[in-house]
Amino acid sequence: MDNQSIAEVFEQMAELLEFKGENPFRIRAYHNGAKAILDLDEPVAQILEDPSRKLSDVPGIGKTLVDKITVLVATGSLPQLLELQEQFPASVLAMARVPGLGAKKAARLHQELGIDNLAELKTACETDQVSGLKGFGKKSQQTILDGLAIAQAAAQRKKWVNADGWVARLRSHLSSCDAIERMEFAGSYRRGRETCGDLDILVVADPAAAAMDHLEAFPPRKETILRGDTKISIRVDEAFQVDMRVVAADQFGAALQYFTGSQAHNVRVRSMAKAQGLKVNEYGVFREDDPEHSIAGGEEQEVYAAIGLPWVPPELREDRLEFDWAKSGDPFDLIELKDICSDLHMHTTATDGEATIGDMADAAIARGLTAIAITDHSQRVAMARGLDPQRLREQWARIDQLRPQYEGRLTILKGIECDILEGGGMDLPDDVLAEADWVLASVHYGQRQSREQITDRILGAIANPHVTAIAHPTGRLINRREAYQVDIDAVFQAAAETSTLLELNANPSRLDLHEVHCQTASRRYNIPIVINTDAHSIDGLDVMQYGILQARRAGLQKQHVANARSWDAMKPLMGKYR
DNA sequence: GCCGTTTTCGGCCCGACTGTTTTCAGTCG
Repeated sequence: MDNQSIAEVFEQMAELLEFKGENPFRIRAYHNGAKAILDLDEPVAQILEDPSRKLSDVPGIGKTLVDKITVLVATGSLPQLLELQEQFPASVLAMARVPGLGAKKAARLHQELGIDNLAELKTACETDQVSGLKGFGKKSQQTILDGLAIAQAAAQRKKWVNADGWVARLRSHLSSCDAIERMEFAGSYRRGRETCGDLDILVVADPAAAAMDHLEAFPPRKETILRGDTKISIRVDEAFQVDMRVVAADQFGAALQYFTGSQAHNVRVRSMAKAQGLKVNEYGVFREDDPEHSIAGGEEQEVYAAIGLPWVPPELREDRLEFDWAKSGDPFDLIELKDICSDLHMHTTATDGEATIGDMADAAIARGLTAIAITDHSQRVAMARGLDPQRLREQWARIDQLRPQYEGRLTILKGIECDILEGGGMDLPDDVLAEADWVLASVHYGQRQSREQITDRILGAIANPHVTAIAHPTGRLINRREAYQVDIDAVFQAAAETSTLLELNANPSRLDLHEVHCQTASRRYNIPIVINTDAHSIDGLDVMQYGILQARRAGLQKQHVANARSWDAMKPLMGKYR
């Protein structure tokens, strides 16, 4: 059982225990345990097997969870979980995810009215059975009915790039509000998470009501979910929630810190504050003995400084590595878009791209790049008219012709995105690959094969001396397709041994490697990461920014990113050039 | 269930808003 599966078991335990009305701290312990395992940079089984190490040394994992993990690794299932699932089937749990309902209320509906699923819940509301229950009223009943209607749509978070589109529209709309003096988008959007469940807007405004009125006048608004003196939530689109909080100017930093999260990061920040006799909330930092006067709060930096921390980049605020990093005294200095020198994955009209080599080269120069690799598909990708050896060599001859025009301005590499075939092996013969400057290997077909098969295929590609990097190593498409089954640690191990680079594909639907894998590959295995756009058009080159955001979340600095160097400086990183 | 420069018990981050309550529990972030 891999880390992700174990983490999922603990998340399910937490959800079920909450349903049962268990001690909230015990529930949190399961959440924390799940997170701790997910953030580990190696399989838990590996730690269990090593007699010189203790799994209970991992913060958040105590004796009980170690026992449960041991059972999970040995048997693949957990008796306690099965027991709870029998008591509360998944259809019952789904009720707790209806907006307005939580575990407690959902459990009562199940226990007192015998409601087992969403369909029965709907009927119960429509036949007025719910409003008679103690603690429920007509309004609660209507809230549930409304919640049921949007529960489906709300199940999916928006990709960051789509959330960014809403941010642009909201920014533009709110900028015409005279009452708003300062504005920032916080939450998972600011942290650059690959998906966003909602948007959090923080404003300084006078009067506060004017800012809220203005938000309510946002044309795509579907409804106002709630509105108080300082806080308003509206719904746009099918089920996308936008929250706004109005704070005073001298509270803005504290509020921004608070609403940027993550929750886990904030829990740590406040615990640290508490240990120092301080209290941190969204209004400022306060001494325990003087809760009236804030000692910090106007800017985020002050809040962190008050508890002895440097300002933490939002992308790192996940309670993953930022606190140890801060303690070490090393500056964060995360990778930035301007550090990128080259883009080594793009397609042209030769296969499924929309622009020619020359177009792409000119566009790359306009974006400040000094090298690109032309990496069209290989022959197996027939749908995209993938290149056979002859057409590939013709393309390379064309690159030879073009190179003099770009001398001193842009290095155009002869590349290929070569498929890793279903039966193993590369889609082009070695003598062809040997002529390339840059060979990406990737899996497009047979993604539903077994973990062993796919892992073997990728390890085979890594063992090929001509392969310089593995493109989109896990094949996932956010919100659309799960990653294929692969022993990612074996891939990292092999890549490290052969000096094969790994790609962080910047396409906002891929972002593959995802951040935790990317962090592991970089920090634990010292594998240089190459961030590429996989552009199929000139505009496609602009997705680099999303890859940078993801790389920052993985804690990558300039020196961890291969293409934050010139092409010549990159060569020593690769086995092919040694 | 975890954890310890307040150590093996007794804590565990903090507040806004809503609905159904007469002082607060539940939900949400």
